[in-house]
Amino acid sequence: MLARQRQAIILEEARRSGAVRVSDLVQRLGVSDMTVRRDLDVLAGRGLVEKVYGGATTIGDRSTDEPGFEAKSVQQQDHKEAIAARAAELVHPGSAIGLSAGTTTWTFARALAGIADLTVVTNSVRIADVLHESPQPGRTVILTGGVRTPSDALVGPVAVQSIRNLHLDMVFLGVHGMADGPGFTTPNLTEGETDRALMESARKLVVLADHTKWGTVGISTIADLADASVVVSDADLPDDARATLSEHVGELIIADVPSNPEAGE
Amino acid sequence: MLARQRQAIILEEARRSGAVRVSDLVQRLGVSDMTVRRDLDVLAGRGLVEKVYGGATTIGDRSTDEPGFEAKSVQQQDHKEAIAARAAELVHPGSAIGLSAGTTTWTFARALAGIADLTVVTNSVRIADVLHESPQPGRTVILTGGVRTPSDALVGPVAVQSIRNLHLDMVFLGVHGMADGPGFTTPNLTEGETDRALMESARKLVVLADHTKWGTVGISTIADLADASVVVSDADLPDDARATLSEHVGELIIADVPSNPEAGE
DNA sequence: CACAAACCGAACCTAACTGAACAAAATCCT
DNA sequence: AGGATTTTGTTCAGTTAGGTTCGGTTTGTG
Repeated sequence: MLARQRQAIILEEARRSGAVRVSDLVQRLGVSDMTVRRDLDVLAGRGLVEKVYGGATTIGDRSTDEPGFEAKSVQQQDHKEAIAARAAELVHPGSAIGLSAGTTTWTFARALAGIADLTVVTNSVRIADVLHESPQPGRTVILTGGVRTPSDALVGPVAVQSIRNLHLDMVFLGVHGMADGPGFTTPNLTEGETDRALMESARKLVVLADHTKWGTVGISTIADLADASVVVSDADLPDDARATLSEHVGELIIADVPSNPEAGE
Repeated sequence: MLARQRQAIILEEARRSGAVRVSDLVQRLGVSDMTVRRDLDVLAGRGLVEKVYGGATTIGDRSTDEPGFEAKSVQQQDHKEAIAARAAELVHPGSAIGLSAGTTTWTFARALAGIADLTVVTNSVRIADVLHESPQPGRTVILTGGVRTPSDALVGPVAVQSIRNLHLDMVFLGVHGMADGPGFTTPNLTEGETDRALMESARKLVVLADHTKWGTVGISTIADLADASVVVSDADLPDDARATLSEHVGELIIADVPSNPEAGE
């Protein structure tokens, strides 16, 4: 087996379940632990996974990095999946929705598998790929045009223009930061512009943001807190954030991680 | 056994299982390891496989299987490469060009590697990927929006609209058929519509079509023969086709397959 | 708190892989 | 036929992947 193939398997496994263990991979691949670690080093060097004690996880956002909690990223993925599942309940069959680029919306896209007659507009090639993976009857996937950023978002005039001519029922936005005052923000100016266009073309704005996003501020404001009809977050969202959000946004939904609800802190 | 045959076998094997290793091929083909490596060099130079330590893998780790997107044979590939190289000479640095979806234009995109300050518009995600692979200073790649067809073309109103607002110096069209009367055609209606929009937004139309396309007629006409400023084809194009084309199109360019195809840049 | 188990990286070593250069064989061309 | 060209095989020195050992760290458990 070529090193490349092994790394591809590891990456696939990591993407599928959010995390991999060195010991499991040693079993599964029939190589030594050091080889597995070296493979993880390669993948980590390319920014595809993040090494943690005992294995590696898919890359999450490290904007608010609290030291001392190793398994945080694993939970993060749990949270994202919980948020995605909860948000998917808001989607009605037959509606037209928009998805911004990002890891949270990417997870959300996978949660849409069971919903029929959906028209989905997205500016992320990867999200379009996910939606194509499990074809549904009556599903249409529209990719906006534009120039592709390193973070896999299509942006620029072409993207904005193609979005402006569409009218959606709901748009699901993954954001990099949310805070009282700046509102929902992203660190990338052009991506912010595209997200703004996406938001403006929808009647209803749903923001997907796990608790780590609270307090973070990116340079570009996408929308005010008051613009969001719904914000879906997870149970680790602190009380002050809940209070502020409840006050400003239409509805605040807290998604519980199903399996072990108490495991948090 | 001819080198060509060997390479075809290697390519087939690689496509079948995703990867090949040098040591296996030495066994299977009964040649030395160096010969296998040289074959892999050739295939890698054409972008058909990627050399890795111990062997080679098929290109592209994310979307390996795309229906309708397979290079027919190694020979056909020679012609396509000759056409692509010849057509690339028509491209001036600093210009804005368009590329339709298809295997011929995909090969053409690879031939653009050395040209600086290019703005490229395409409705094929795979072509956009190719252009991103070898980043050039001053290069911009714009993806049109739209719905993705099985043959990897973005089509539909969104695609057409985003194209209409752009103005290009030249557009390079890969077609499925060309014939006197029907002109340049494609078997897919919506793809034809998109190609038509692409053509209309450019001042100059260049059609890339190997000799097998002559006499084939698809349901949807993209353009008349007279609309083409240039047609680039290969040396196997029959005489009657050459006569007819020369009569109608602005210029007919015949790309010769170099006698030593491997050495080529 | 102490201990055991798992985990980690560094260092080392072997086997496999690699490209370059050269030699031999096959093929082509006049 | 005979020289030129291309293709393939062989040798060789340098590189890389992968296994093992070892000392140190982290984590979990009594």
